[in-house]
Amino acid sequence: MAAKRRAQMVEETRAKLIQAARRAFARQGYSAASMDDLTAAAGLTRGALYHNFGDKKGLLQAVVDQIDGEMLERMRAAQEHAANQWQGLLQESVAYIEMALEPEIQRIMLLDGPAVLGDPSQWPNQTACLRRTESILQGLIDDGTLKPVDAEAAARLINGAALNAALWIAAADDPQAVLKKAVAAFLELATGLRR
Amino acid sequence: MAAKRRAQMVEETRAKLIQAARRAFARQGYSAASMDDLTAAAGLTRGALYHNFGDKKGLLQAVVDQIDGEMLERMRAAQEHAANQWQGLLQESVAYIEMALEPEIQRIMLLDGPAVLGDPSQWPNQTACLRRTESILQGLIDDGTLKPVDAEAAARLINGAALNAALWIAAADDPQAVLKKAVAAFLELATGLRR
DNA sequence: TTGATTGCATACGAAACGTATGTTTAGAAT
DNA sequence: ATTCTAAACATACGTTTCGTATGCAATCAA
Repeated sequence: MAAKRRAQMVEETRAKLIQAARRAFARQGYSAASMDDLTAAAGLTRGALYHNFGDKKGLLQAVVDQIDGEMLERMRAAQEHAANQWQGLLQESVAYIEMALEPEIQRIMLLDGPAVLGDPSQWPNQTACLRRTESILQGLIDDGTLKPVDAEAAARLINGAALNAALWIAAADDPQAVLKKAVAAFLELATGLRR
Repeated sequence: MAAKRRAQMVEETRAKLIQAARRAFARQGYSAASMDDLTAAAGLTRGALYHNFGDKKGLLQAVVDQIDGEMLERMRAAQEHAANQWQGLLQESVAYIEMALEPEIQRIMLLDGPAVLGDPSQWPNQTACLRRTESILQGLIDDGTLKPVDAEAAARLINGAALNAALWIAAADDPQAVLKKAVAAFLELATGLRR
């Protein structure tokens, strides 16, 4: 077995802990997840945890950052092949709604995350995600496609609507049927921004 | 001292506990609030708490129900003197945004509540509040003011947008200025539902 | 080679929740 | 009027969990 570099081993440890935390937080929720169980599942102990992440909140923050990055990437992919900017924006929003259907994202990003870490719009990546939406909106405002509203305000409203739609869908008996209704209503609502 | 009826005394202790819990949950957050301190502040002990509410979650549920009722009442009041149904709906939504500026409502209803009790749309009163919005929307759809979208979907989107706007405003440096921008954008967005 | 620092495990103390067990008091039944 | 039952609340205890302090091994510097 080749001797691994030190920094590489640290990264492995961090990755294993984050991985275990994702599962534990998603399945049991943040507060019910035990650090002992969680680290044991990763083949480590709480010592590794406190050494690498400081405390339980720090671990959640790391998990949130990782998922946030994945979500941002998926939104970019969803918008990639859109016919125009406006369509791209809508497709991103729909992708956001669909992602929020996944229990892991629901629980960690939409429920426990805000409660433990505070306002999501202060998170580093979340702002990146939001700034993307905002800059697209600003472009559409500048070229006259949209009404001259405040771009950040519009971005937050759209995100909020999508987020709530996702929560609704996830709790529904028939998620697929509800998804269709939600997306339809969302697309209509969004036209309110058009000139 | 007149001997109080039994049921009346029980109501008093429940009210005292809920009152103390509102303050503790709002100031320290749900998980950081100690049941010992909380009950002591109410002049009681944990015995009264577990007898009346079962567990910590039960107490939060009672607090949430109380605040929910107050919010519903305030929304009704905001809509009371509107010129028409559409204006009433908008005024209700603006009132919602403004209420969510209060730290108590933010912390308990928007952050800890969903994280601990699950999807807010399943709460008894929250559905009442939502059903109100929904029924107003349905009326406006039926009389041709609005596009024929799904009323529940639209209600949830509008609520979600308002909620996120509120979170944004509350975290802003200049809440009043941001409030104006948010309300302006919200009113524009809402026109997307009009025929 | 030796000393120092990093990475992680183990041991410990404090706090909090829920339960189990009293104790008092209001009403019912006789 | 007396006795009995059960509700309303207090107190004591056990379990769990978090965070810290300490210890040990491996790696890198000198």
